[in-house]
Amino acid sequence: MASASAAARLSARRHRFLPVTRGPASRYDKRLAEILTHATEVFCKKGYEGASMRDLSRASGMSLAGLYYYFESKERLLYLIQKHTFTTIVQRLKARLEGVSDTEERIRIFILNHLEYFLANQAAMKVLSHEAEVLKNGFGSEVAAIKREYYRICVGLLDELKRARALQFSTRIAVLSLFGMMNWIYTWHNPRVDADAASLAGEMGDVFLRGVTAGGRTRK
Amino acid sequence: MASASAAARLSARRHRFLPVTRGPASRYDKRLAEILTHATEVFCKKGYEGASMRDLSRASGMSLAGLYYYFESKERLLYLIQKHTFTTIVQRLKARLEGVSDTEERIRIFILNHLEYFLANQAAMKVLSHEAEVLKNGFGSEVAAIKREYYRICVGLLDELKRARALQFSTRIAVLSLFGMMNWIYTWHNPRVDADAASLAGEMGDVFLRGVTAGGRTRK
DNA sequence: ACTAGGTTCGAACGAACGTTCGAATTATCG
DNA sequence: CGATAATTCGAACGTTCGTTCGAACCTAGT
Repeated sequence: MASASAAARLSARRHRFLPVTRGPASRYDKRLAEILTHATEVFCKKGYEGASMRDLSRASGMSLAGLYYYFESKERLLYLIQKHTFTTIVQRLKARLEGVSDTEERIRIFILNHLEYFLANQAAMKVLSHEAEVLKNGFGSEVAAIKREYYRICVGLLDELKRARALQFSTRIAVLSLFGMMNWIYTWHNPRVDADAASLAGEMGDVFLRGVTAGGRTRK
Repeated sequence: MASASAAARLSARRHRFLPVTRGPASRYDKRLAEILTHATEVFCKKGYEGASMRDLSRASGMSLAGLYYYFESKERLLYLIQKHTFTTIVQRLKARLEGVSDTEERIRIFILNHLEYFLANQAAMKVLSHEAEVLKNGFGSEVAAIKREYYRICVGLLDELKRARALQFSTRIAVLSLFGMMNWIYTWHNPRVDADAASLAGEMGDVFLRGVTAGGRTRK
């Protein structure tokens, strides 16, 4: 009771659940973004459970208690990171698909968008891929909804291809195989050895599209 | 000092580092295997860091202290699980490849072996895939060595295919894409919805082999 | 300069963590 | 059965965990 009323007295900004109105990013917004960036790096390196609030405090140069001014729990911090990352990648994809009508080109755009964002934000995407199941019911379902939307876009693209070329394959398995190829990247990509996103997207696009498009079986 | 001499007095069996001589599995071996199975399930469900020794104690029906009779640390327990799982899958692969000379068939065997073992031991393989980086230098390097051997076998198979058919593609990216397709399975496979290992291996084999084999680019 | 509110921090909370130890229990075998 | 070794356990160790609280600091507006 006492703590509830005390919480009610808190600034309306603390732990707000909705983004503020558009405009110049406030001090609060900038600091929160910084913290999210540092936290992403730490989660990437040590995993969500393995990273302690004290690790995050050290990485972001803010006191342990100070962090709680920006988010109310470690779990919500992970939620903020995942939500932001996923929302951004979906937004970019939609913008890039706009106006492109060729089916195969649209699939190549999907792959390129995914890999480009993946490699440019490796830490965030690893946290997204690797810590996909740790969010509990409340937070988890919201991220899962964005994930489902992203997945459905890819299903739509492949169904389009199937119809246009009268192909036969399991869309579900094709989509999930494609995601596997792309998401696995976080386990092996080395910027000093491996090519850039465009090359990788080209190669993976070749393998995947030929594999899904080509005529009969290769089996004897 | 005192503790060191005390440790020296312990049974030679405790925390032994080498497998015992062949023969009927002793009580010790059977109990250890049980614990490993239960621990695998818990690691799979909660992650390595997220699973506490008390969770493992509850799952295996043995007291917290009792567990330490079978392994000296939580990290070594993970090592035992990973080592055993990886060793088994490599052994089975070698046995299945023996005597098969057709290049494409050998690749299909690789895929089938991987997926069959993956689906039959989902928990263990998830722990293998998902907790690949948490083992520290001592334990990690030994598991990494088996992993490298497994990886090299796959590289060998693909190089064989490239030479036999005079193909041009990056072996590294092809192999890692294939591993991505296969390993990602632990994030989506649902035994009530999805086909069995043989069907999945067939479909993935088709996509991958056609993708890697087929002639020119599909790009315009 | 004064005030009000936004921001940060040191110190501490209880809970849970991995691990240890010596005693108690159970199996093995002469 | 008695003795020796293998196995199990309750209780506790010291540490670290996520989180909270009230006071202090800083900044903007008057």
